[in-house]
Amino acid sequence: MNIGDVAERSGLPAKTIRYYEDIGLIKPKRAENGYRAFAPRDLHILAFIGRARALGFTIEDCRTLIALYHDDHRESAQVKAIAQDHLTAIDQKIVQLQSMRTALAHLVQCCAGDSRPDCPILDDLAQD
Amino acid sequence: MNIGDVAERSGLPAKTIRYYEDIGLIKPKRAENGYRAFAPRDLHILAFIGRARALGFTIEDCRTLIALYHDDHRESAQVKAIAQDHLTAIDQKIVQLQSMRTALAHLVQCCAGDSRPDCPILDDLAQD
DNA sequence: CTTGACCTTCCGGTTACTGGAAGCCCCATA
DNA sequence: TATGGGGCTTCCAGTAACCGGAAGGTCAAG
Repeated sequence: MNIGDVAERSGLPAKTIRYYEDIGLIKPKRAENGYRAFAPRDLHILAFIGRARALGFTIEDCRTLIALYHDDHRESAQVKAIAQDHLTAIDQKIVQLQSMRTALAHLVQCCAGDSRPDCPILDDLAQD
Repeated sequence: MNIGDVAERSGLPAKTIRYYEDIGLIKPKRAENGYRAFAPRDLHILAFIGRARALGFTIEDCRTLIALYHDDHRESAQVKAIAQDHLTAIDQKIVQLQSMRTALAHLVQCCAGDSRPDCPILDDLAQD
Protein backbone atom coordinates (compact mmCIF):
# COMPACT_ATOMS: atom_id res chain seq x y z
CA MET A 1 0.00 0.00 0.00
CA ASN A 2 1.14 3.51 -0.79
CA ILE A 3 0.90 6.34 1.67
CA GLY A 4 -2.23 7.75 0.06
CA ASP A 5 -4.18 4.55 0.64
CA VAL A 6 -2.95 4.29 4.18
CA ALA A 7 -3.91 7.89 4.81
CA GLU A 8 -7.40 7.25 3.60
CA ARG A 9 -7.84 4.03 5.53
CA SER A 10 -6.36 5.29 8.78
CA GLY A 11 -7.89 8.73 8.56
CA LEU A 12 -4.48 10.29 9.20
CA PRO A 13 -2.96 12.85 6.81
CA ALA A 14 -0.03 11.58 4.75
CA LYS A 15 2.12 14.28 6.33
CA THR A 16 1.35 12.92 9.75
CA ILE A 17 2.19 9.40 8.70
CA ARG A 18 5.57 10.52 7.38
CA TYR A 19 6.12 12.31 10.65
CA TYR A 20 5.31 9.17 12.60
CA GLU A 21 7.91 7.35 10.56
CA ASP A 22 10.41 10.13 11.24
CA ILE A 23 10.03 9.72 14.97
CA GLY A 24 10.16 5.96 14.73
CA LEU A 25 6.60 4.94 15.52
CA ILE A 26 6.35 2.95 12.31
CA LYS A 27 8.99 1.53 10.02
CA PRO A 28 7.39 0.84 6.66
CA LYS A 29 9.52 -0.88 4.01
CA ARG A 30 10.40 0.85 0.78
CA ALA A 31 9.52 -0.21 -2.72
CA GLU A 32 12.22 -0.11 -5.39
CA ASN A 33 11.04 3.27 -6.58
CA GLY A 34 11.56 4.72 -3.12
CA TYR A 35 7.90 4.82 -2.23
CA ARG A 36 6.89 3.67 1.23
CA ALA A 37 5.31 0.22 1.10
CA PHE A 38 2.98 -0.17 4.04
CA ALA A 39 2.16 -3.61 5.42
CA PRO A 40 -1.11 -4.39 7.23
CA ARG A 41 0.85 -4.24 10.45
CA ASP A 42 1.79 -0.63 9.78
CA LEU A 43 -1.81 0.26 9.10
CA HIS A 44 -2.79 -1.42 12.32
CA ILE A 45 -0.29 0.57 14.33
CA LEU A 46 -1.41 3.78 12.70
CA ALA A 47 -5.03 3.06 13.58
CA PHE A 48 -3.91 2.30 17.12
CA ILE A 49 -2.12 5.64 17.31
CA GLY A 50 -5.11 7.41 15.83
CA ARG A 51 -7.37 6.08 18.53
CA ALA A 52 -4.89 6.77 21.31
CA ARG A 53 -4.42 10.34 20.07
CA ALA A 54 -8.18 10.76 19.96
CA LEU A 55 -8.18 9.90 23.65
CA GLY A 56 -5.59 12.63 24.13
CA PHE A 57 -2.55 10.46 24.80
CA THR A 58 0.74 12.11 23.91
CA ILE A 59 2.95 10.68 21.23
CA GLU A 60 5.31 9.40 23.90
CA ASP A 61 2.40 7.68 25.61
CA CYS A 62 1.53 6.15 22.26
CA ARG A 63 5.06 4.88 21.89
CA THR A 64 4.90 3.25 25.29
CA LEU A 65 1.43 1.83 24.70
CA ILE A 66 2.51 0.30 21.41
CA ALA A 67 5.52 -1.27 23.08
CA LEU A 68 3.29 -2.70 25.78
CA TYR A 69 0.86 -3.92 23.18
CA HIS A 70 3.65 -5.87 21.53
CA ASP A 71 5.01 -7.14 24.83
CA ASP A 72 3.62 -10.52 25.79
CA HIS A 73 4.96 -10.13 29.29
CA ARG A 74 3.31 -6.81 30.01
CA GLU A 75 1.24 -6.34 33.11
CA SER A 76 -2.06 -4.61 32.67
CA ALA A 77 -1.14 -2.47 35.66
CA GLN A 78 1.46 -0.73 33.48
CA VAL A 79 -1.15 0.22 30.94
CA LYS A 80 -3.65 1.23 33.55
CA ALA A 81 -1.12 3.48 35.26
CA ILE A 82 -0.52 5.41 32.04
CA ALA A 83 -4.22 5.74 31.39
CA GLN A 84 -4.91 6.75 34.97
CA ASP A 85 -2.24 9.45 34.89
CA HIS A 86 -3.65 10.77 31.68
CA LEU A 87 -7.13 10.76 33.12
CA THR A 88 -5.91 12.79 36.06
CA ALA A 89 -4.27 15.27 33.72
CA ILE A 90 -7.49 15.60 31.74
CA ASP A 91 -9.43 16.20 34.91
CA GLN A 92 -7.04 18.93 35.93
CA LYS A 93 -7.34 20.57 32.57
CA ILE A 94 -11.13 20.45 32.73
CA VAL A 95 -11.11 22.05 36.15
CA GLN A 96 -8.80 24.77 34.92
CA LEU A 97 -10.90 25.46 31.85
CA GLN A 98 -14.08 25.52 33.85
CA SER A 99 -12.64 28.07 36.22
CA MET A 100 -11.61 30.20 33.24
CA ARG A 101 -15.01 29.73 31.76
CA THR A 102 -16.78 30.88 34.88
CA ALA A 103 -14.73 34.04 35.20
CA LEU A 104 -14.90 34.85 31.52
CA ALA A 105 -18.63 34.21 31.22
CA HIS A 106 -19.23 36.59 34.08
CA LEU A 107 -17.20 39.31 32.41
CA VAL A 108 -18.88 38.78 29.07
CA GLN A 109 -22.25 39.02 30.71
CA CYS A 110 -21.32 42.29 32.37
CA CYS A 111 -20.20 43.92 29.13
CA ALA A 112 -22.81 45.87 27.22
CA GLY A 113 -21.15 45.16 23.90
CA ASP A 114 -22.30 48.36 22.31
CA SER A 115 -20.64 51.35 20.69
CA ARG A 116 -19.52 52.96 23.94
CA PRO A 117 -15.97 52.51 25.20
CA ASP A 118 -16.83 51.55 28.79
CA CYS A 119 -16.00 47.90 29.26
CA PRO A 120 -15.98 45.84 32.43
CA ILE A 121 -13.80 43.25 30.75
CA LEU A 122 -10.98 45.72 30.22
CA ASP A 123 -11.61 47.21 33.64
CA ASP A 124 -11.11 43.82 35.16
CA LEU A 125 -7.93 43.10 33.22
CA ALA A 126 -6.54 46.51 34.09
CA GLN A 127 -7.38 46.49 37.77
CA ASP A 128 -4.59 47.50 40.14
CA MET B 1 12.74 49.02 38.21
CA ASN B 2 14.88 46.13 37.09
CA ILE B 3 13.48 42.99 35.59
CA GLY B 4 13.75 41.07 38.84
CA ASP B 5 11.49 43.48 40.69
CA VAL B 6 9.01 43.52 37.86
CA ALA B 7 9.02 39.74 37.77
CA GLU B 8 8.25 39.56 41.45
CA ARG B 9 5.55 42.21 41.34
CA SER B 10 3.84 40.92 38.21
CA GLY B 11 4.25 37.26 39.05
CA LEU B 12 5.72 36.62 35.62
CA PRO B 13 9.13 34.98 35.14
CA ALA B 14 11.88 37.30 33.93
CA LYS B 15 12.27 35.07 30.88
CA THR B 16 8.67 35.65 29.99
CA ILE B 17 8.98 39.39 30.39
CA ARG B 18 11.98 39.44 28.04
CA TYR B 19 9.96 37.39 25.61
CA TYR B 20 7.09 39.85 25.79
CA GLU B 21 9.51 42.62 24.95
CA ASP B 22 10.86 40.57 22.04
CA ILE B 23 7.43 40.26 20.52
CA GLY B 24 6.65 43.90 21.12
CA LEU B 25 4.08 43.76 23.89
CA ILE B 26 6.11 46.09 26.06
CA LYS B 27 8.90 48.51 25.24
CA PRO B 28 10.79 49.26 28.43
CA LYS B 29 13.54 51.87 28.27
CA ARG B 30 17.14 50.97 28.91
CA ALA B 31 19.40 52.26 31.64
CA GLU B 32 22.95 53.27 30.74
CA ASN B 33 24.30 49.92 31.83
CA GLY B 34 22.03 48.15 29.35
CA TYR B 35 19.58 46.93 31.96
CA ARG B 36 15.89 47.25 31.19
CA ALA B 37 14.35 50.12 33.14
CA PHE B 38 10.67 49.42 33.66
CA ALA B 39 8.19 52.24 34.18
CA PRO B 40 4.95 51.80 36.13
CA ARG B 41 3.16 51.68 32.81
CA ASP B 42 5.17 48.61 31.78
CA LEU B 43 4.32 46.90 35.02
CA HIS B 44 0.69 47.72 34.48
CA ILE B 45 0.69 46.21 31.01
CA LEU B 46 2.43 43.10 32.29
CA ALA B 47 -0.17 42.66 35.01
CA PHE B 48 -2.84 43.12 32.37
CA ILE B 49 -1.28 40.42 30.23
CA GLY B 50 -0.90 38.14 33.21
CA ARG B 51 -4.60 38.34 33.97
CA ALA B 52 -5.61 37.94 30.34
CA ARG B 53 -3.35 34.90 30.02
CA ALA B 54 -4.86 33.46 33.18
CA LEU B 55 -8.23 33.69 31.43
CA GLY B 56 -6.70 31.75 28.56
CA PHE B 57 -6.46 34.53 26.00
CA THR B 58 -3.75 34.03 23.40
CA ILE B 59 -0.85 36.43 23.13
CA GLU B 60 -2.39 37.87 19.98
CA ASP B 61 -5.64 38.41 21.84
CA CYS B 62 -3.63 40.17 24.54
CA ARG B 63 -2.05 42.39 21.95
CA THR B 64 -5.46 43.37 20.62
CA LEU B 65 -6.93 43.84 24.08
CA ILE B 66 -4.08 46.12 25.10
CA ALA B 67 -4.56 48.17 21.96
CA LEU B 68 -8.25 48.48 22.70
CA TYR B 69 -7.50 49.38 26.27
CA HIS B 70 -5.37 52.28 25.05
CA ASP B 71 -7.87 53.32 22.44
CA ASP B 72 -10.28 56.00 23.66
CA HIS B 73 -12.51 55.43 20.69
CA ARG B 74 -12.97 51.69 21.18
CA GLU B 75 -16.41 50.20 21.29
CA SER B 76 -17.06 47.70 24.03
CA ALA B 77 -18.57 45.45 21.37
CA GLN B 78 -15.07 44.88 20.00
CA VAL B 79 -13.84 43.67 23.36
CA LYS B 80 -16.92 41.61 23.98
CA ALA B 81 -16.59 39.89 20.60
CA ILE B 82 -13.05 38.76 21.42
CA ALA B 83 -14.11 37.51 24.82
CA GLN B 84 -17.16 35.80 23.43
CA ASP B 85 -15.14 33.99 20.77
CA HIS B 86 -12.70 32.87 23.38
CA LEU B 87 -15.50 31.68 25.60
CA THR B 88 -16.86 29.62 22.75
CA ALA B 89 -13.44 28.10 22.14
CA ILE B 90 -13.15 27.22 25.81
CA ASP B 91 -16.54 25.58 25.74
CA GLN B 92 -15.56 23.50 22.75
CA LYS B 93 -12.40 22.41 24.48
CA ILE B 94 -14.29 21.45 27.60
CA VAL B 95 -16.72 19.38 25.58
CA GLN B 96 -13.87 17.63 23.81
CA LEU B 97 -12.05 16.91 27.04
CA GLN B 98 -15.17 15.63 28.70
CA SER B 99 -15.80 13.24 25.87
CA MET B 100 -12.22 11.98 26.16
CA ARG B 101 -12.65 11.73 29.87
CA THR B 102 -15.78 9.65 29.58
CA ALA B 103 -14.23 7.17 27.17
CA LEU B 104 -10.99 6.96 29.08
CA ALA B 105 -12.60 6.60 32.49
CA HIS B 106 -14.63 3.71 31.16
CA LEU B 107 -11.52 1.95 29.85
CA VAL B 108 -9.63 2.54 33.07
CA GLN B 109 -12.49 1.11 35.04
CA CYS B 110 -12.55 -2.00 32.87
CA CYS B 111 -8.85 -2.71 33.33
CA ALA B 112 -7.89 -4.97 36.19
CA GLY B 113 -4.52 -3.30 36.59
CA ASP B 114 -2.81 -6.40 37.86
CA SER B 115 0.14 -8.51 36.80
CA ARG B 116 -1.65 -10.25 33.96
CA PRO B 117 -1.24 -9.05 30.39
CA ASP B 118 -4.92 -8.95 29.45
CA CYS B 119 -5.94 -5.35 29.07
CA PRO B 120 -9.19 -3.91 27.78
CA ILE B 121 -7.49 -0.58 27.19
CA LEU B 122 -5.06 -2.06 24.69
CA ASP B 123 -7.84 -4.19 23.24
CA ASP B 124 -9.84 -1.08 22.57
CA LEU B 125 -6.95 0.78 20.99
CA ALA B 126 -6.09 -2.21 18.83
CA GLN B 127 -9.62 -3.00 17.67
CA ASP B 128 -10.05 -3.57 13.94
C1' DC C 1 39.61 42.98 45.24
C1' DT C 2 36.75 39.38 45.21
C1' DT C 3 32.40 37.14 45.61
C1' DG C 4 27.79 36.37 44.54
C1' DA C 5 23.59 37.98 42.86
C1' DC C 6 21.73 40.17 39.02
C1' DC C 7 21.61 41.49 34.38
C1' DT C 8 22.57 40.89 29.18
C1' DT C 9 22.25 38.26 24.53
C1' DC C 10 21.99 34.19 21.88
C1' DC C 11 20.98 29.45 20.79
C1' DG C 12 18.42 25.38 21.11
C1' DG C 13 14.57 22.64 22.61
C1' DT C 14 9.70 21.81 23.61
C1' DT C 15 4.61 19.34 21.06
C1' DA C 16 2.72 17.50 17.16
C1' DC C 17 2.35 18.48 13.39
C1' DT C 18 1.44 21.61 8.71
C1' DG C 19 2.69 24.12 4.43
C1' DG C 20 5.39 24.66 0.64
C1' DA C 21 9.17 24.06 -2.72
C1' DA C 22 11.84 21.27 -5.84
C1' DG C 23 12.05 17.28 -8.04
C1' DC C 24 11.13 12.01 -9.22
C1' DC C 25 7.64 8.40 -10.72
C1' DC C 26 3.69 6.25 -12.88
C1' DC C 27 -0.20 5.77 -15.81
C1' DA C 28 -3.31 7.18 -19.39
C1' DT C 29 -4.20 9.52 -23.40
C1' DA C 30 -3.04 11.86 -28.02
C1' DT D 1 6.50 8.33 -28.11
C1' DA D 2 5.51 12.56 -25.91
C1' DT D 3 3.02 14.75 -22.40
C1' DG D 4 0.12 15.89 -18.67
C1' DG D 5 -1.62 15.26 -14.14
C1' DG D 6 -1.54 13.19 -9.92
C1' DG D 7 1.13 10.89 -6.44
C1' DC D 8 5.35 10.24 -4.33
C1' DT D 9 10.00 11.83 -2.34
C1' DT D 10 13.03 14.95 0.76
C1' DC D 11 14.03 19.09 3.10
C1' DC D 12 13.21 23.52 5.26
C1' DA D 13 10.55 26.59 7.89
C1' DG D 14 6.88 27.88 10.84
C1' DT D 15 3.41 27.31 14.53
C1' DA D 16 2.47 28.91 20.46
C1' DA D 17 4.49 30.50 24.27
C1' DC D 18 7.77 30.10 26.36
C1' DC D 19 12.12 27.47 29.23
C1' DG D 20 16.98 26.13 30.03
C1' DG D 21 21.54 27.04 29.72
C1' DA D 22 25.94 29.14 28.27
C1' DA D 23 29.04 33.05 28.10
C1' DG D 24 29.83 37.24 29.76
C1' DG D 25 28.98 42.26 31.70
C1' DT D 26 27.44 44.91 36.25
C1' DC D 27 26.76 46.07 40.91
C1' DA D 28 26.91 46.24 45.99
C1' DA D 29 28.97 44.35 50.08
C1' DG D 30 32.77 42.86 52.82
